[in-house]
Amino acid sequence: MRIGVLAKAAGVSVPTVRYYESIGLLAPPARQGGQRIYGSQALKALNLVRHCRELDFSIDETRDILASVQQRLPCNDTKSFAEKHLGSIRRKIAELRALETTVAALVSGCETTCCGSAAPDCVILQPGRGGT
Amino acid sequence: MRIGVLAKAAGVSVPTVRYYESIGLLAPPARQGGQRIYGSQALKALNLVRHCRELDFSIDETRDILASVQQRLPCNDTKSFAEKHLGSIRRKIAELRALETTVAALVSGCETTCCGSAAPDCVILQPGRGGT
DNA sequence: CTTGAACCTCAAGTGGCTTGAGGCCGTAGC
DNA sequence: GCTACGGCCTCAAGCCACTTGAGGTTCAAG
Repeated sequence: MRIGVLAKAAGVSVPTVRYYESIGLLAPPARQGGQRIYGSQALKALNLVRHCRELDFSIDETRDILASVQQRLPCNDTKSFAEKHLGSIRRKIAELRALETTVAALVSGCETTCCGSAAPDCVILQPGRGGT
Repeated sequence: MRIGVLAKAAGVSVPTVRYYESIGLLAPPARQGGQRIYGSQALKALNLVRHCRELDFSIDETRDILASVQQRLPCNDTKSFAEKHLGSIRRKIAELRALETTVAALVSGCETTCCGSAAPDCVILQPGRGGT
């Protein structure tokens, strides 16, 4: 199949497929008249890449996961990748929740205290209030 | 004061100050012998920028906030920026929580079902399970 | 044989900086 | 005066994961 068919089947854009090839994430396929021709293995690989990206694994992690799949290693590595990833997702959530609390407090502070006064005096813009 | 003093006082790096100037976020200061010399106004502005960035406002939003401060506009705009921002923080949190649920389910699925089997068959890597 | 879609490569843009190369300025000690 | 050294200067490139654009080639249909 040609690149457009492959891309559509995997739900990614054509330039993205070429990009993945350029960074060595997908193997360069055979060519016919200069155009890339893919087999079903390529679709499987691309589907896996997309799945990893949807789970928000980085390109480097995705590369490692692909390698362990292609070598049919036991899936302990996969699981430990996923666990590490889960940790970073949770850290990110914690950061964002702290930020949410801070910003929400500033907004309600503005509503009760300063709403309508001059911007330089607005509580939202006073330094040192943020829990960051 | 010179750029190093300013940067330290505001808690940002020297290249960051120059970067902010290059994108028009901070006004170009006077020069002595080619070197930038700043007054206390510049420190105030830079502190405000840093505060906005800590609250995770984008550079463009920060620019708008700076402008409204310098024009001493009433702070309703500031508040609506903050409210919009709060909305996007909450959306991001919701996304990440969904992702957390998905990945956590995959990890525990691997533990109970496939742990140790070949990576291509690991439940973590099966497409279509993710709620994304 | 011509149209038009799909393909090709290469380069640059996105955000918010950081890092590096290569060189100038200012001050302190000798 | 002279040298050493830190701090300053500009400009360019790197980071991540793509997207967008320019300009040209190939393929399938009519």
